[in-house]
Order: sequence, then structure tokens, then C-alpha cells
Amino acid sequence: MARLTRSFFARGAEELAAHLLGQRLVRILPGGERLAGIILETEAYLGVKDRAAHTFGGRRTTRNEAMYAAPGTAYVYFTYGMHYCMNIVCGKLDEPVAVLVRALEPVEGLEEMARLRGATARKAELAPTSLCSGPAKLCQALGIDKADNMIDMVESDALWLERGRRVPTASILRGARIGIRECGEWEKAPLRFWVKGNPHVSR
DNA sequence: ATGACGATTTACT
DNA sequence: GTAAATCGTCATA
Repeated sequence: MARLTRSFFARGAEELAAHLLGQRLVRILPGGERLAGIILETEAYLGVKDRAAHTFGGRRTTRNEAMYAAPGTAYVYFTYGMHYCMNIVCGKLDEPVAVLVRALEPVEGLEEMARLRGATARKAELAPTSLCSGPAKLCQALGIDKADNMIDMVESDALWLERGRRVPTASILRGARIGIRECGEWEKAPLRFWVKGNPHVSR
């Protein structure tokens, strides 16, 4: 394994969002089982200036505190009363920028992922392409919740990244972020990145 | 103390 | 396509 170190995360959100594609997200469950998926879709959140970001205007609250932590920190938040989403903090310490992980191609522990997904989404189709094709889906499939907020993915033995496949620049597409509303120009900014033609991408 | 709402997912018309 | 599910967080009072 070639685990990604602090320096990998210490850069701007747009750049990290692109470079995260193809990397392997590894999760060790409390019981010890190893799950993993290849990152295929991300979104960059540009912090203070980005109207769509939780830290727009320098907002700093209990919820978004992780975004001010060291690059490589996990920012996991709860939304819609039932879902968790995971971000990887980047930039510099105290610079509240991060990248939302939106989709994975599951590659290790698929059965366990299906079990974790099925626990609440009983009727959902649990085909591989439905396991991690969305920010809340992948958190559920990997058993990620508020207990994982603020984890340092550079040092943690429960959640980290390993160097994965190389994704050719020509296979990376970008477009407007999903689920952003009433954010003016930021609504259209092409800050969503995904691997062209991959069936595991959301929507 | 209260109310509005969300970086979503799923089911249903 | 539209709507429901469901509750912690945040802004306002």
C-alpha cells in the first residue's frame, strides 16, 4: 500500500478534487473488516468566498469546525435528518476549504457494503453501481457517521487513502455541483469532477 | 425558545 | 417527473 500523506492534501480544493479521482478510499470497520472503493466523483468547496460552502463568509461553527483543521482531516456532516456526507479537508491549516466525495467504485468488501446499505435502504437495489453512487450512499456503505468527523486521515487506522489508478486528464469531466441552490454564480461554477462514462458516478 | 431548511435518497404518480 | 422522510444546526428573538 502507498498511503497518501499530508502533502497530498495540502493544496487547493479544485486541484485536490481532480487528483482525488482514481485514489483508493480505505475503511476499517470496528470489527476489523476492510472496505475500499475507488474515488470517481468529487466536488470542490472553496471556503470563505464560495457561497455554496458551509464556511462561506468565514462562518465557523461546531458543525464545520473540521474544515478549519489540518489538510487530510475528514469533515463528516449530517443532513436532511438522515444522511451523512464526507469531505476531505485541504488547503492550509485554518483555511476552510474541502472536497466532497460523491461517488466510489466499490472494490473491497462489497457484501458488507450491501449489508450496511440494506440496513436502512431495504428496498434499494444493491447492485454494485448503486452501492456508493452518491455522497450519502457511500458513507452508509462504508459505515461512516458523525463519529468519523475530525478524523485525521493521514494518521488514522480506520480511514485513509491509498494511491490508486492514474486517471488520464482526458477522462476527467467537470460541471456544475449538484444540490446547490440560490448561490448565484457559484451555482454554475464547474467544481464537480468525475470520471467520464463510469457507471458508478451519481445520477 | 422557535422555526426554517438542508452539499440526499427513495418511492411513487 | 414530484414528494416524503426526518432531525441537527443555525439564525433570529
